Amino acid sequence: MTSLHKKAIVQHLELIATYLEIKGENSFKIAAYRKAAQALENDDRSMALIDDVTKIAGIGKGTAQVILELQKTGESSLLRELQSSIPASLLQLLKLPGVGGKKIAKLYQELHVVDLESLYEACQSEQVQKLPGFGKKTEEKLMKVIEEHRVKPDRLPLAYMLSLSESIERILTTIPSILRVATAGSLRRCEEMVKDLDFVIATLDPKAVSQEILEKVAVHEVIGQGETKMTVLLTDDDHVSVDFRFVKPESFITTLHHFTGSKEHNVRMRQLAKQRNEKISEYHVEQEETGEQLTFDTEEAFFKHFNLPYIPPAMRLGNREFDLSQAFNPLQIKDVRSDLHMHTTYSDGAFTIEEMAIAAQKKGYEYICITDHSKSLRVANGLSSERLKKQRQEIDRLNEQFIPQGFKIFAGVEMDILPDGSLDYDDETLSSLDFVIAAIHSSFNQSEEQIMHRLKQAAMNPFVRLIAHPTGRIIGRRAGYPVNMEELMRLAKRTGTTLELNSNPNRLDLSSTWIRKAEEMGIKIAINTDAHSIKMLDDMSIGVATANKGFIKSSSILNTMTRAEFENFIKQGTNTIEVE
DNA sequence: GCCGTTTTCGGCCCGACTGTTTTCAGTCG
Repeated sequence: MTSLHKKAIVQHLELIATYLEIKGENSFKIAAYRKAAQALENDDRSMALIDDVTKIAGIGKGTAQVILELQKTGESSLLRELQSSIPASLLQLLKLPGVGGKKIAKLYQELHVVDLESLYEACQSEQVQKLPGFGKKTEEKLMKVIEEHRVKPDRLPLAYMLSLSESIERILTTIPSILRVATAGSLRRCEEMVKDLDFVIATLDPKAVSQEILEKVAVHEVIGQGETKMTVLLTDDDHVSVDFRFVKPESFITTLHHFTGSKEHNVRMRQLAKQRNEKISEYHVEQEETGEQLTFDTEEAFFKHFNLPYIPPAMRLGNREFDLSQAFNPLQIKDVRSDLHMHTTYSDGAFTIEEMAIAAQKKGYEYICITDHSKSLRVANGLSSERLKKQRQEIDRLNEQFIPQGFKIFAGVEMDILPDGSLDYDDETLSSLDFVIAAIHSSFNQSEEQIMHRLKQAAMNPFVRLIAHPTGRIIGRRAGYPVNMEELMRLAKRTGTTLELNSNPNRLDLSSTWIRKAEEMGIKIAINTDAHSIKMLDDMSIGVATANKGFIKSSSILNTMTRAEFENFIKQGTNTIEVE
C-alpha cells in the first residue's frame, strides 16, 4: 500500500482542479476540488488520524473517492484520465494575464496550441484573431506578454518590492488630492514573494490623482485607466506592475480590506456575511433586508462588526484565522519589548552602541542586546576577545546612564560556528557575556551531515542561547545551507536553545511555515532585526507579521519578556545536556 | 462537486474592466 502525504494529496486535488479549468468544466465543480484541497490542508490532523474525510466540511462523496484512491494506490485515475486527454504543457498558459481555462480550451481545440511557443506562433500567423472571443488586440497583447514572460520572473522578493513600494508611497503622500493612502495586496500580507503592488487611495478626484501619479512616479507604461483604478508598469528593470485603486473616503476601509485579500480570506468573509443576511463589497457592507450600507473608520471596526478580533493582514490566509478562539491575541508590535540581535561600529554596523540604544529606546523597547560579529568573520571586522572585553566595558559605562531611565543594554555577540563545528570563542570568553548568539556564515555548500554537526555543537554549548537565521537563506537569491530543520528543532527543544525569526525582509529566517512547526513543538522564538543601521530596526514589524503568519503565541516569543523576566532567563542558563 | 431551520434541487462571493461585442463572456483581484 502506497500512502501519500497529506500535502501530496492536496497537490493532486489542486492539479485536478487546474485540469478541469482548462477543460472548461463547470466553475463550481472546479471550485469544489479547490475547496476540498483547502479543507484537507486546514485540518490539523495527519492522514493517519482522519478516519472519515467526508466528515470534513467541503469534502463530499466525489472528492473523498479521489482522496481514498490516492491513499490506497498513490495515484488518481481521474487525474490520469485528465492528463491523457490534454497536454500538461497547457498549464503554463494559465499564467498569462487575460487567459483562463475557457480561452485555453478554445486555443487548444481550434488551433492545437499546446504551450507558450505554439501560442506565439499561432499569434504570429494571425490565426488567433480569427477565433470568436479573440481579436487583433488580444493577439498583439499575447505576443508581447509571451516575449516578456521569457525574461521576466513571475514574482519578486519582498525586500525589493518593499523598497519600491516605500518610494512610491512617499510620492503619493505629497499629492494634495489624496486624502488617505495605504498599500494592500500580498505586500501588505507580507508574502515572501510578491507579484505586483497595490495602493488604495481615498480621493474625491481620481482624475487629478491619476494625472499627478503619471507626472511624479517613474511609469514605463499605462496598462489600464478608469474611474476606479489605474494599472501601470514601472520603469525599473522588472517593469513591476502597480495598481492604484481610487475610492471615496467613506469606502476606504472596506476597499483596503478587499484588496488586501487574500482572495480566500475574502471568500470566507463574504460567506460569513451572507449567513448574517449581509453582503460585503469593496465599497460597503450592505444589510440585505433594510438596504442599509455600512462603512467603517478602521479595519478593527470592520472585523468587530462581524464579531471577529482584529486579524492582521499577514494572517488573512482564508483558513486558520477564522478558527482562532477569542483568547488568541495576534502578536502586536507593542508586545515586543526588545531586539536581541544588532550590530554596531565595533563590527560592520553603521552606528555606535549609544546611537543604536537611543534609537531602540525611542521605539519603546525596555532592553536590547548588542551582538557584533566574532573574530573569524574578518570581512565584517569581527571582534577579538580583547575588543569584545572593551565593548563590554563601554556597555557597562553606558548602562550607568540608561538603567536609571528604565532601559538596559545587554552585552552579547553573534558568534561564528566554524566549518569544523568549533565555536569562535572559548567558554571562558562566552561566560563573560549576557547573551550568546551562534550562527553559520561560511561553508554553505557542506553536506547536511556537516551542517547538522555544526548546529549541534552550537546548540549543545551551555552558553549559546540562540541560533540566528537558522537556514541561512536569502529570499529569491540563495537557498541557504542544507539543514534538517526537524532535527534542529528537536535539538533546540532538548537544550532549551532559542531559534531566531530574523526579520530582515531578505531573510525571514525562520519562515512562517517553520514558525508554525516551532509553535507546535513548544520551542522559543526570538524575533530580531539583525539591524546594521538604525533604519533597519524598523524591520521588526515584518518579523512580527511573519510570526503572525505562523500563528505563534506571544508567550512563545523570547523578546516579549519584560526586562526582569529576561534577566531571569539569562541567569537560568540552558537545560542540562544529556550525552548521547 | 458540495450542501441543506428557505434540505434532494438550485444555489454556490462580489464587482470592475477588457475586448469583444452591440448586450456580454471571460478574467481578475
